[in-house]
Amino acid sequence: MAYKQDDKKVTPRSQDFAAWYNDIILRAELADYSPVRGCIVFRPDGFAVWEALRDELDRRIKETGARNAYFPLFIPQSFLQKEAQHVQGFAPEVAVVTHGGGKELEEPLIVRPTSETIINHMFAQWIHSHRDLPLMLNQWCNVVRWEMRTRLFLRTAEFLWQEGHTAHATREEAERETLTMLETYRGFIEEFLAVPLIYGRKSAAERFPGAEETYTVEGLMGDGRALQCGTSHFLGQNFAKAFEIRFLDEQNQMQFAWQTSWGVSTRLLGALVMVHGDDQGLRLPPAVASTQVVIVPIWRKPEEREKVLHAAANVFQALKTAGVRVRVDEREGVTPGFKFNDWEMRGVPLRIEIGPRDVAAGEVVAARRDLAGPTAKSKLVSSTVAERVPALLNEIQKNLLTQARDAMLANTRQFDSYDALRAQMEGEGGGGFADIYWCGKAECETKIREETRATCRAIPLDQKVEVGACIVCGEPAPERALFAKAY
RNA sequence: CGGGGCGUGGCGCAGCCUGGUAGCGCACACGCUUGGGGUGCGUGUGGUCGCCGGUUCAAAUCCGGCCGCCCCGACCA
Repeated sequence: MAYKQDDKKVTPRSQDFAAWYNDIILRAELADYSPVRGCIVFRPDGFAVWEALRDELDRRIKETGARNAYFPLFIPQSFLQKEAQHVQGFAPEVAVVTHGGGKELEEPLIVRPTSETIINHMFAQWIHSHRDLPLMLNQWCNVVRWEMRTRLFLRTAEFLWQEGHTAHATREEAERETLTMLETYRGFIEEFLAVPLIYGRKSAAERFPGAEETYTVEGLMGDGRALQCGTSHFLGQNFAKAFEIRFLDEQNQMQFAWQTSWGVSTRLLGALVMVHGDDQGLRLPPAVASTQVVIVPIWRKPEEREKVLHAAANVFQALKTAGVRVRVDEREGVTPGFKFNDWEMRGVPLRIEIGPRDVAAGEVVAARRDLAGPTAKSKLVSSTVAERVPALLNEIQKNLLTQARDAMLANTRQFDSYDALRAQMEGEGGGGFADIYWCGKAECETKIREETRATCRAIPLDQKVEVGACIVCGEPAPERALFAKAY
């Protein structure tokens, strides 16, 4: 209590990033802790963001040709054993159901940590011919991973996600699908969430258990740490062999299918908070904001109240007709100043203030959440609001991405000396993306991780072909890689 | 599992050392006031002090045991 002088404000971001992050989520009422350790409760404002994001991504996924389906929460424990790498990767964090109906089960069930096994079990029964391919399914569901350490949105014991699973006749087609989905995620996250990303291949150490290749999109958070925002895996024939997904090709030859899987989760909400939030609270990109515009009426005397509310209602109607998600804050008993702060905390992109002076002048005041200081406010002629506001919302969406991209680029550095890399990672705000030559050997990667706590986030695609010296061992390195401390 | 810390109205805490039957801020309810950046005042609701046992005339306070949570580390697509 001693140092929290003013509990109207959240912990400043610069003072304690982790505390700031929790404060924002709780105060903006996105989510709350649950009685079960590590689990999260999504409150309506947080769930609305998830719904908006889900609806848009669902649309984009379907455009690629995948269809939605739903597979069971429970999976026979033996299924997990079938793929060696997979079981090794997930066994420690799986929740197991041993009893049902008051009796001990013959075979324990696991609660899905991901659905590769049960989906592939079904794929084996549905795929017989090359004419059954490609088979491209997606499901929106919850999964459970018994994490030792949890954080709101970023790592919770139960989380929501989508997982896509596809089977193809050829290696090339499956590889193409893996990259198509990576690009789908990249476009979606940048355009819709206004979160800029780097993307590329994962190192062997960071690869999905059972995958031949894992691709990732990674964002850089406000504290300089990286966050994996989505992954797309080329599974090769590993699961096809384990689950016997076989088909007859055009030459009547028996072949194993080539597969992919890909997913994004409610972790994206954490990215949204950490990339855009400030000391005033959340800043939501208009595309995901369930309320894009809030109108705050201001008055003193009863006769003013009537005029102001009337003007507010007109603006509300005009915006609603223009397709803007808008609401009027008619609460009485709280001051306009309180409402300003309240809606800023909740991240509403644009606030419109209407007071007696504005009504008299035929104007309104528009306050942008993406800007700070005097430039954030401007006057709009009332009659033009319906056309000006959608344009403003577009500008806010773009500007949030620009701000975030500038921050990411400013915090991405090339290093050619190991000491310089280590110095960068050690500092107080130590972090950001380190763009370095890495020979690809696990021992060099391990040395970096153990000494700097930075891990390989991605090996960018489409690199210029050039050879440098590995930052650790000095041996020839065919590629650059991006390392960072990660969540 | 190792190291550290904490359990007192919904939240944040004081009280514990030096036992005497619980208090402050916020939030909440009502009223008046205020209203262009978190208005002010008043009244009020709400707590078997984590649990069990012991000492004592008397335990939030002292003693013993247990449980839970948080932070750091190990771990983690």
